[in-house]
Amino acid sequence: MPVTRSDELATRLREVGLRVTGPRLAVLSVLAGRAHVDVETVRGAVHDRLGGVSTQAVYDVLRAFTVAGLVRRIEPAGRPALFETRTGDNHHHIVCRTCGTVSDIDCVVGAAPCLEPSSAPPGFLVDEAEVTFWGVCANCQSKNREGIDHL
Amino acid sequence: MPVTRSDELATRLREVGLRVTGPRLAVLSVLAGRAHVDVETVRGAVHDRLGGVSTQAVYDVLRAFTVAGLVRRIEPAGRPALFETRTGDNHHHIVCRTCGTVSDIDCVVGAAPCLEPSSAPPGFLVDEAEVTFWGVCANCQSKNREGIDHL
DNA sequence: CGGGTTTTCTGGAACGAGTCAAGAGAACAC
DNA sequence: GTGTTCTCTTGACTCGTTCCAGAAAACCCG
Repeated sequence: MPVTRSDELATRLREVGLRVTGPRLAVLSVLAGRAHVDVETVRGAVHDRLGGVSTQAVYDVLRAFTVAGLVRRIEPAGRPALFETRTGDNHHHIVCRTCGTVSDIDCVVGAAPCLEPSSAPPGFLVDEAEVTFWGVCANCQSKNREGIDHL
Repeated sequence: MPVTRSDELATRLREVGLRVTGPRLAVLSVLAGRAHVDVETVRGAVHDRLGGVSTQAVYDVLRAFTVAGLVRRIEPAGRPALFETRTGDNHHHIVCRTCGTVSDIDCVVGAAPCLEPSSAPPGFLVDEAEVTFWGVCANCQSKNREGIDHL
């Protein structure tokens, strides 16, 4: 059962001027249920729910959502893109170097761009400060300690 | 003529325990001459200098350099990876959304990770705070104004 | 300085993520 | 309903990057 009712999702779509279709409702519902999802996971979940979708449709839907501001696309270096429904608050992310898990970090400062560059090139118009924290999560740290003698 | 003398570059390689080879010297010299370089540019420049290199060699060399801490790899979302020789000072980057040009921004705070997450998951060991500023550079702003009636 | 070991480089195939293109098929406006 | 416009399907394709096997070069040691 979707976390959010389907007519509510449909309304959200119409509000931003997007047509309501099966794949779109399904994608939105999947995204509403989890914090950070990659394309393949979306495709899988939507496929199960609808009994088939093309990869292309998933990419198209996600792009439309991103342009409409319904979802935010994040792309940690070297990893496939992730999508999240938490938008507009310019929060940040913390990524585990080992397992790739991404968590949200509330913005230290208030509104976007939330940080000012100390010495931007003249005339540069900054609209966003993206902060990514990198490290190793508790889970991977303990796994690493266990597995150290297998190497 | 390279910005840095070739025996000096060779010394730098040996210092970090890397063998000295033609491709490595050439790559290091190319990187030393510019702030942010993508793989294709490196390959082109090295090819001209040496009369031929495989793409693979360039990737291998850059990976070895990155692991050794000789260069830093940055990967702005949706763009091919860039390499820079300025390492160890945890400075940040500002990227133009239109032309993709990357410039350095001095770190606001002192040492890495230079920013502390306000609410990291318990046990998470943060080692780096990566900050990327996004916007439009002066150049692209004026080009956009000129070209607006062609659209 | 020559021989053996280790590492690096070459060439070519392969991969994953993402995009492009043309047409069939739905959603909406009237 | 009907026509227009947008969306989805299928399938080929690009791009950045990696994997593989073998040839070649750099280093270490006697």
